[in-house]
Amino acid sequence: MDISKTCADCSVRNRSLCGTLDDGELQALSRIGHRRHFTRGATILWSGEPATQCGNLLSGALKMTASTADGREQTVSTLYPADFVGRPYAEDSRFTVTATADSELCMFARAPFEHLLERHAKMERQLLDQAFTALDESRAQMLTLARRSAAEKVAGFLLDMADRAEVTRISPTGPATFDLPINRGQIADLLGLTIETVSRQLTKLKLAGIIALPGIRTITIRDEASLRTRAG
Amino acid sequence: MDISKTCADCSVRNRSLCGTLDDGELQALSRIGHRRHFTRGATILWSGEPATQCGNLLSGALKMTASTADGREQTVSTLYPADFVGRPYAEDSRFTVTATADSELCMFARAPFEHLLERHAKMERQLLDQAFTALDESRAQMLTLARRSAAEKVAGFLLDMADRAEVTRISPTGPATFDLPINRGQIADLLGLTIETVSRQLTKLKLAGIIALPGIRTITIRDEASLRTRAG
DNA sequence: CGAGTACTTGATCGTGATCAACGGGTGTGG
DNA sequence: CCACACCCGTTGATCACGATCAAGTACTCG
Repeated sequence: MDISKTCADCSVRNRSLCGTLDDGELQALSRIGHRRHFTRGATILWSGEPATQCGNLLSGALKMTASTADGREQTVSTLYPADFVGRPYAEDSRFTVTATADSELCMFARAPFEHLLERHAKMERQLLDQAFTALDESRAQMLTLARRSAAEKVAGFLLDMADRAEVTRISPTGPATFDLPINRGQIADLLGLTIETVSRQLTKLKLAGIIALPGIRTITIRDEASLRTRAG
Repeated sequence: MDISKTCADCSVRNRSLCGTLDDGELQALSRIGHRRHFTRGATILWSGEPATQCGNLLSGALKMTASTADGREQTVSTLYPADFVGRPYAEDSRFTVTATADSELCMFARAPFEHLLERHAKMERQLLDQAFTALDESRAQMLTLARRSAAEKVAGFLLDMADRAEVTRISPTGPATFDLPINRGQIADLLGLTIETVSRQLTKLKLAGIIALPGIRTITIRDEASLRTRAG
């Protein structure tokens, strides 16, 4: 298989780390990389295990989770196409990475990838910027987890998802409708709540006329201003 | 003032970013850096304001906090000597950085510092590693904030502080005694609790004979095994 | 000595977890 | 084709943890 052709065709070519490379550099990268497919539910990295691989997400979605010894779980990051997966410069991964949808990754062994980073300053700078952005997001989420109420968490989550999702509207200013990519349990894991609390908050918003739930995973935002008020 | 001499004398010379530089490079760095002193309570960066400065902490301690619009606050990071402060590659700081003790920083304007980073790959790699480490810590803390009980948070906090603090023991295996560098309110901010809950958890541990509180900010760990059990 | 700050303790309240039951949709095997 | 199991989501009842409100103590500083 001609991998360099694959790189040229890559769906995240201009958004991921590789976007900083010229054609020659890309050849070098494609020599150490390979595509791998993970079905929904499959685990890419295990918490506490040696993390010998890293890579870029091409399609699908991943979650990164942390767990207590007795099994309580918290999602600490959600990864979308073009996001980088893994932890250069550390032997072990402290978190578990799992596919929440069928996903394709472009993966590299960590050692040669680190070596490549050293020789491509632009790529390293891009990775540094991505790491700082992830750090800002993670810290913002700490505020939500520790200090916001369940109502605020769910309202904020819906606004975030509406931003990210493909939204359809019956008129340009009309109510926005979109599909949630995850189920109630995964929302609870993300917000530090239980399934029951997420469900109750959604029905509360529905009864208040702020959202509608035309399908089990479909959300219509009928009153965005109120939703923003409730997001705190 | 001969700044290069100051660099040579710097207390964090071998632990911070600058540790990667040779004498010539250090001269270049010292030309754009200057020392600044902040008294306890002073603010180094304001959330939402342009962040034109970054730097290394030389002595003292800082906290980084996030706040909701209505004033609820959460400490998202604690910074100690040799830690890097600021956010390269972004116009604004999303968090407020405050001195929790009288502190000295070695500060740089962001633009020339970024320029310097580009020309010193080792320093950039060191910063990348620090950013990934901070990211791991932040994500581990998300689990604590979202899923651990007040008792687990306080027990875990005491173990962390004992690791970091200068501990004195009456005998090599005897109980460890150390001073907390922060007051109850700051512990509460860090753990996502209230002052009252922190205080109650400490007295509960005292009544159980697991710790002693010889002074208001002094902790003696009398039964580390039990404390670890309670940390979950 | 009085004011102010930090901490502790007590009483009560409310949010969200927990336990439990039930409904709807889907896929499987007899 | 239908009976059944299973998963997911909703709803109800109750409980417990930690927040809130309130009072009081110990220490420091002017």
